[in-house]
Amino acid sequence: MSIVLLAKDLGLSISTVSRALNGYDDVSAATRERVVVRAKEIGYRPNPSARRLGAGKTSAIGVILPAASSAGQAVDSTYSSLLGGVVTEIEPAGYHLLASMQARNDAAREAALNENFIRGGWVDALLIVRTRVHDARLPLARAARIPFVTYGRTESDEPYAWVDTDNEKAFQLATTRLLDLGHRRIALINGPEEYYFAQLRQRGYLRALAGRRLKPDPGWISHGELTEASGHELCRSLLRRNPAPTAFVCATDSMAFGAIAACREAGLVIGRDVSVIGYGNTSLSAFCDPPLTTMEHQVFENGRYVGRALLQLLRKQIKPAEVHYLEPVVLVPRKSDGPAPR
Amino acid sequence: MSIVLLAKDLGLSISTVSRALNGYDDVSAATRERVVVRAKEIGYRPNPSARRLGAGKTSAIGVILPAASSAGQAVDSTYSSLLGGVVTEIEPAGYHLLASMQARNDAAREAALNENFIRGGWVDALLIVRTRVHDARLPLARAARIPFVTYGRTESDEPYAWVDTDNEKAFQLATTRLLDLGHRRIALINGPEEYYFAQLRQRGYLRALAGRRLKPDPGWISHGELTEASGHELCRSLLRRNPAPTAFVCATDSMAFGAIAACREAGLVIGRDVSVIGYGNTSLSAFCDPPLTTMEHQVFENGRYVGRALLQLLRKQIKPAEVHYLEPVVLVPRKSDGPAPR
DNA sequence: GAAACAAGCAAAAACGTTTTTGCTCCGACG
DNA sequence: CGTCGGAGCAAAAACGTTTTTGCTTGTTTC
Repeated sequence: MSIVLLAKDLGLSISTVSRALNGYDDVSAATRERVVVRAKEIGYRPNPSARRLGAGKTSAIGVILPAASSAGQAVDSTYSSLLGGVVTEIEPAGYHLLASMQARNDAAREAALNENFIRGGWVDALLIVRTRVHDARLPLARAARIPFVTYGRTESDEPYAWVDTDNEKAFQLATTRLLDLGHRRIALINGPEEYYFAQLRQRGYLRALAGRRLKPDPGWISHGELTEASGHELCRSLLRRNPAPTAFVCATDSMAFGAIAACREAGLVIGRDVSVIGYGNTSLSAFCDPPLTTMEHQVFENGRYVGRALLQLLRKQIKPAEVHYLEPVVLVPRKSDGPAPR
Repeated sequence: MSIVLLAKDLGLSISTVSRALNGYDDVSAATRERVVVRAKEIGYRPNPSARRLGAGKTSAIGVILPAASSAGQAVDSTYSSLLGGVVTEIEPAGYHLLASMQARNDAAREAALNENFIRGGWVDALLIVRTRVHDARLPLARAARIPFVTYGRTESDEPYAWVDTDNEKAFQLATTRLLDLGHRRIALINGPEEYYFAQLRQRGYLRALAGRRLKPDPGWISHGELTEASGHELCRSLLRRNPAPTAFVCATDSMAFGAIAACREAGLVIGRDVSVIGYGNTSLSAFCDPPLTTMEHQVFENGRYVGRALLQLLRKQIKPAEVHYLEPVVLVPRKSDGPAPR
């Protein structure tokens, strides 16, 4: 009964106190001031649950995180930064981040969890990360009439709000760079096909080859998890091919590190015998040996953008179709690539 | 009015429906069954906000994440796994994770945020990570009478629930290993002093030296952020000393990678001229060159332990003083260390 | 056979806000 | 001078649950 006490203390009605604190203009400036001051003195904090019920809003923004495990650490570190950016923006506006998590290797349970989370009335808006080519979360969010922003694009008939990196351009750029260095046998070590970013990256890779009228060899395109172990394994089997690739474009820095390890085991010198390009500009990439040529990815800043977009959607200041931010891509040249060997 | 409709549909009172769904035993098995079945048919979902207000519980567990930025990526990746473990345990019990974030470099704002988050009635329990030597969040949580578990220990007069890795033993082990390899000039590249784990690691380091009756040189103990850049810088200035250390024990794998880069720049061969040991067994550490000798850290599993402890505390099945889990430590020997050079 | 008791359900209060509606007073306007 | 309108506040409804209390009905107990 906290607001009741405050109202009694002030000799005002509950409604006036409420409206004063929420900045409505049908309460005089003098009264508002008096209420605000006294509330602070008394240490009054509106009960979030009551406020939620009353207003029909949760002041929470939901995110379904990719399943994490000890095995998948590296995969998810990106999202720490992303969420950091999001929270930086939404917290001053009074919103909190409510996290759910995907079930591991269990499609049925995952669907149930998503359904529960999205339709359960837990959150006012949704951040959808790790978008798949066909992502079931979009129709769910739409059915629940809940605004959302995706980080990464997806197949969709209707317009939707998204923030993404220019994956296609990035991989076109990287592949072209290798072509310019004289490489002709360039392999793509890509992420899981189900994710849309993998499609886009492959498209960029193919476009670069097409730009030189080169026919891509399907055997040089491989898919795996975004881990060192997977990059290592994929690279090893690619190197067994005859002729072997002289260059590798990798979906993440982690995969690139795995690929580098595989090349090294094969007795190849990175940057001379073989070229490797990563993606993400992990803090490590500048410190490894040789320093990794990679593509920059402003995850934290993208998170801030996402946060701002969510707030604007919640305030109806913008329509989903108007939120389309494609982060331009920057290639960070270092020492892990070089001219193609004869 | 959802439960109202359901009650009408069933020809029962609201209270009976509520109690049936919540498994109270003053409703007959037949009625309960009827209610549960019909609720599922109709697609009834209790409104979380109303439920929270009614029951006085939020079904949310809060966590204040360390500030993340593009600069600090590597630092926070650990917490993805930790939270993954926590969510794995609490989600099936109907709890969600509500994340707040520390303000960056702004003690006053951080205190205000913490206060708001902890006392604001947002959550039923708290997970406190990145514990400092003296951590202001504990008294806050205690004052708010909110159960909590810390990940990492801290100075406290009263008993509290904690889960931690045996940092002290870990660094004692690592340092002893280097001593056994003949090293006598061993440097410690530690994390920020304000964190309790840094104190513990230093203690372990000192204890190992004391075990051999060696007097520690304070100049060989350095503190910095848990990043490659910081490890790089600290190692560089340590190498400028005369005589220079022949071995480095680092607070994280990231710092170790930075240190390795610095050694390499100084023309030293890792594992021969100089030894480096990391901490955390990052997925990368097995794939870099040379593979990093490091200490294993089961972050995901610890997260699960934390999640279970939180649930038990919420159900009052256990007292805070009974939650003391010290993860035993395992050294993973690889190739980044070797016998001391003559 | 009456009193005590238990099972099973209903009625109503409580949770602490927001929002809608209504009332009063005062100045402006014709 | 009477009416209209707006400013400023109060009263009450609404939000959708949980929890407490109370009321039947039927069964046991002495």
